Amino acid sequence: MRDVARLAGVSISTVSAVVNGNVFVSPERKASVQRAMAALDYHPDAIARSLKTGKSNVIGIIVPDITNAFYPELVRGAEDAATKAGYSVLLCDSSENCKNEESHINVLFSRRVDGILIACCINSRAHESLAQRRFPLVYMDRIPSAGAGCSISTDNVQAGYVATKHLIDLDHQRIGIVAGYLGLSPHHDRLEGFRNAMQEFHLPILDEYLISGGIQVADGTNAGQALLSLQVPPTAILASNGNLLLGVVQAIAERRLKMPDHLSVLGFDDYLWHRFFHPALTAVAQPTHEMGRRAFELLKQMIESEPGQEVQEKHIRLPAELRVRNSTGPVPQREFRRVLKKTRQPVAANEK
Amino acid sequence: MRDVARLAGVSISTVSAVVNGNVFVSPERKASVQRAMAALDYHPDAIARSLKTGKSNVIGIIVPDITNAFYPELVRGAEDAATKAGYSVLLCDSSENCKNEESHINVLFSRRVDGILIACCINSRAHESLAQRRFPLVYMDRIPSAGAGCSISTDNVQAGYVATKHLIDLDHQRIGIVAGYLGLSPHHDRLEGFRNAMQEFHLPILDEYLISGGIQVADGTNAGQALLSLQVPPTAILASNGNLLLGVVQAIAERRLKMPDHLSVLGFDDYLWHRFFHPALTAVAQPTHEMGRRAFELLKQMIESEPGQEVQEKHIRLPAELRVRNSTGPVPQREFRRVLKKTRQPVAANEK
DNA sequence: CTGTTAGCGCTTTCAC
DNA sequence: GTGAAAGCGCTAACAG
Repeated sequence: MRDVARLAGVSISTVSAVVNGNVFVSPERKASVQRAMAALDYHPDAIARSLKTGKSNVIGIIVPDITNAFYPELVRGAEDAATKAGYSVLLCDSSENCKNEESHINVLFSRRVDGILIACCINSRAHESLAQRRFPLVYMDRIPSAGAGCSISTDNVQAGYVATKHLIDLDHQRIGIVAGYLGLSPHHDRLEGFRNAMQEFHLPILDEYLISGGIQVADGTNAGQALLSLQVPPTAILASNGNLLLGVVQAIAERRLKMPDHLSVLGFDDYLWHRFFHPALTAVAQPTHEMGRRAFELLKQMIESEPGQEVQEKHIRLPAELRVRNSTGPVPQREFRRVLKKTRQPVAANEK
Repeated sequence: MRDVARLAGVSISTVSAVVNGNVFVSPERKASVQRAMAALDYHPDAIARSLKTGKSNVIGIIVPDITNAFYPELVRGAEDAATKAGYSVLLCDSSENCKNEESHINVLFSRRVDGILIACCINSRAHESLAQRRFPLVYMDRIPSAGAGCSISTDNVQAGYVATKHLIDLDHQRIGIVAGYLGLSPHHDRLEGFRNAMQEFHLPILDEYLISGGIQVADGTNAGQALLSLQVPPTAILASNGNLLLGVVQAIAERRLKMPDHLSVLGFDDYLWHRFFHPALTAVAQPTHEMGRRAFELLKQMIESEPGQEVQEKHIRLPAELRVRNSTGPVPQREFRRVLKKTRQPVAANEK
């Protein structure tokens, strides 16, 4: 910068003025400065600027696992918005591990990020170190119950309701749910939506139809197998995320059962490949990209708010969208049911 | 830091010494400094440090589209390694657009990243601004032909060979390939591997069996439809990436054809869901996570090499791994072929 | 071993 | 409108 100033025959502050463009500089000087910058291949040093201004224009994003297809979409939404607003993104992956999450938070702190977007990991203690300090922070997707502060997620209660309602509309009554890990708000909320719908239509929620615990494919397979082994198996299964859905589909395939003839299946999260399965999988789609975008926008507000008028606690809930495809259908007729149960049954006269 | 020093009753440089741990400090002083740091909730300012040392300990990663399942894995590998080595990652998404890529490079430059890992976009001009400056840079996956400098990718020629060989071993002779965009090194190389294998076994490479152009799902569907509409369609199809594979599978489903009975299909890139398709999809897996990790390690070497002994140009090629599942099988027998062609044929006596 | 000091490259008053 | 100068928080000589 000094060199640029010297080459252009002006002072350092003039160079600064043309770089930032906030102070008026006479056109001819401006031009000569720009020529000098080009000649020297000058790139303003954002680090020095940050040191001076106390603002880095960098935000941190922490996700539990970027290889889980939900997060790339979310990150993309946030990153697009951030880039547009002149912010850069430090990406951190916590591997679903609190210790990592905590150390990432400390690193982000040290790097003086202006704010943090976080999809926290199970048992996260992020709020302890962050929310308490009134540090700009937005929770995405997974909202810790303890944590104060701003958050954004799909309205998972509604999502759970919509999914269940779809099945109920198809006349299903025995609906199983592979509910995931209930310590995580999305799964907890989806189950609540499921309960709401079932109760609204006076359908019983059987203990053995509700399986919770893990959130991986294998957990879905196990849960699916358990559900299908029941004396009276459900006629429809709801899977609380994309991996569990894959697992359930696997369990069904292992038994050579067909969707939706033998039973209906649907899941939360709609990924590209869902529509290429056979049958194409019905799913509840989240507005993931939008969630990322709005998460950033909320964070930006918090960052740029004047000390006096902070954004008050804000919890955005976005609507989910049911995408009906071919893995859900009417309740299986008698003959299919028999196949499903793998038990002989007396032929009932007037089965609905 | 000044406050910490004051509280601990030592000088600033002593605080710096205990923070960095490179100079010996007497235990009691060290303890009192640490107490003061804790009391003041002191986090060393990485920005100021960077300004002083001229090293940011941040790298940039640029990918064309983080929502393409290949990249999260790659980024994860790099990020894991970077975190372990004390580096942070600025993630940039170019949206497969050169203008974005260029502006990201400029931002990363301004932020004084120590190096850049890039999976460049189509028609990238990244090398113009970067490689020429001898700036630490590693190309990942997509290697520009013009670009000098270090690179890492799967050995895609070998990958193409292995995939084709698998089909040839199954006695396929009429093999179609949905080759993707040949301006991108992975696709170009896979096609080369395909050619090598075909030539080695004296199999003809028919123009109408080779379809190139796009790399999206729709391109795969179109290509698949074209291939299946041929008078004499191929008995096996190779898809050059995960999206094209999805598209091909779709085209096959539209015709109510079954894999591998009617024709065999396999693709490059092996994603989680491939094994949950029916039949489970044969695929050539890339060591994506490892690629990311080693890309970072290579970059780190470049960053930390002494001005005298720079790392010379290095091109790492990692082996791909064929994962045989159920979408590939023997050449269809006569009756299937007839279904495939949708044309009547005289019954040949001794068809193999 | 510890303290003093001079900047890293920039922004930002404040005189001119 | 433009330049001089102070200082953001830290590190690394260097002197003690």
